[in-house]
Amino acid sequence: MASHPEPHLAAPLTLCPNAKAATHCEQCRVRSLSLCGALEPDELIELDRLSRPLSLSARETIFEQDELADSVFNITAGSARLYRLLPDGRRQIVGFALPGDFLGLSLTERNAFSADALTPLTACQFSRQAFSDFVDAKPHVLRKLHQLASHELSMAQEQMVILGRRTAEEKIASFLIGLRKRWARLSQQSVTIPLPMTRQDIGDFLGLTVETVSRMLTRLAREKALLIVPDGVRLLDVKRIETMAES
Amino acid sequence: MASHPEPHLAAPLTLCPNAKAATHCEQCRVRSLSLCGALEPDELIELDRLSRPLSLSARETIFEQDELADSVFNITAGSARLYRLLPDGRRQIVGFALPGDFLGLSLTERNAFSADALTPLTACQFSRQAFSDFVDAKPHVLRKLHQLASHELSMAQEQMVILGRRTAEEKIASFLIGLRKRWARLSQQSVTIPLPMTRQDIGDFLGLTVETVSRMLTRLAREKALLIVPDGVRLLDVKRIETMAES
DNA sequence: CTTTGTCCCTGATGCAGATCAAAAAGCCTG
DNA sequence: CAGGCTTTTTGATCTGCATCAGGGACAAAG
Repeated sequence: MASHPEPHLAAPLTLCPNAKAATHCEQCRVRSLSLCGALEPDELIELDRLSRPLSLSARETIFEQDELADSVFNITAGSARLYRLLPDGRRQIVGFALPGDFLGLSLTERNAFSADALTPLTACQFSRQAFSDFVDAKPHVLRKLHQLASHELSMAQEQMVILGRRTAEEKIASFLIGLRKRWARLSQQSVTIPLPMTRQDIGDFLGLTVETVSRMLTRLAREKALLIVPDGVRLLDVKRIETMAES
Repeated sequence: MASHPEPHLAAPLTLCPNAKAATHCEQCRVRSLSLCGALEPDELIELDRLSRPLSLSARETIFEQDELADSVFNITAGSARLYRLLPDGRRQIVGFALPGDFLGLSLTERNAFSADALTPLTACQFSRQAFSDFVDAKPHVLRKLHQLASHELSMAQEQMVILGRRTAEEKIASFLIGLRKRWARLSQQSVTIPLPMTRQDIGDFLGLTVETVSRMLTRLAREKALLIVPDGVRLLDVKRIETMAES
């Protein structure tokens, strides 16, 4: 799990705040999928000047819950887990962030959750204040930000349905189908779903234990609905898994 | 449960879009708590002109999931439940709306959930298009809208923790403490918590069955942590319930 | 007054998924 | 490539909450 070469973004990747050219963002592979896709060329240059490149190895923390949120991030490569911890150690993962995802949508004073890297990760980091000023001066960017937040909100509501009213099997199926869709936006193929997170992480996302996650996956594999491969799964019977996911 | 006279807002209530005066909103009791609190006087008048008064009895539906979202709403009195239905009838309530709450934060094409009135309810209704145009022309209003959406998002994430990682007892306790806090914003007192929703609704919000909700409430009552009163509960031992809620 | 319907409560029983335990499979690092 | 990690898998057992069943309270309708 330590090295995770992002199988879906295999081509050499020129990152957003990559010093060489004056026009870094132009070559950013996730630009069109992220907030930056809403920017005019001159705004892109302006925002680029505010950004600091961030590069983390797997397991490093991006920020922690309840800390002062002095930065916001746009992930350019790699993935992360976002979670809240209860005092007694129970953990709820509230989401996984993939390339193109924006962390800090809410522009609030403090972080609502912790975030750490699941794989080596690169991101464009901005000072919250500078970013906030930038956005405030550009209503259409604020609008895009709000759209992204709205999308997050409906994902969260969908996750509430999954957590509250679905069985273990349905949870696993929805998780796989949902993740497949997100990976599909980022790459072409979508039969093999990279799983940069551990079984424990999946359990903490779905309100299950590691053991249940493992059992469900091996059962689906035994039933030839999928194939477990290193760092992911390959869906063999998408229809069946989709049916499970939709109840 | 049929008639529910809003015990916390007992004084005669002049509603936002109430024909008498030219200045309806000025007397709106939830104005300062809602989106309208962010408006300048002239904007308030402008928005008021876009609004249509809406008045529903308990059980009437406000809108339904997947329908075209042609309206947005600002609730001025009464409460509502927001929920998603699975094809087989299982239901997840994603939230309860109280006076001052705004429905339609996401400005998306279609409703992500259904909403219906738990009690007689009044609201200011706006055409989504007109409202959207109004907001687009006023960055600071858009910013407020985004703030509200961010707040919704963190509530949803908190609910994910509750659904995924807490026991039945903790769920009930967090629910009561959370609702208490919300009622407290709207009124002064906060020992008696109105529960305009049924036990079934609470169960569908917390991922429990009616029976479990009932059992937990009666157990807390038996243990003198609270008192079950008509259409609500009175907290006798707030500390204890808060401790349960925080795990 | 009885009837009907909804909601709430309570008890008995069952089961999906948790917990406990341990082996197997990968991995890094020296 | 051995040894010590962590992660995953598998099996046995337990349990918290669901399910099933039924009774009582209350309001609205006849």
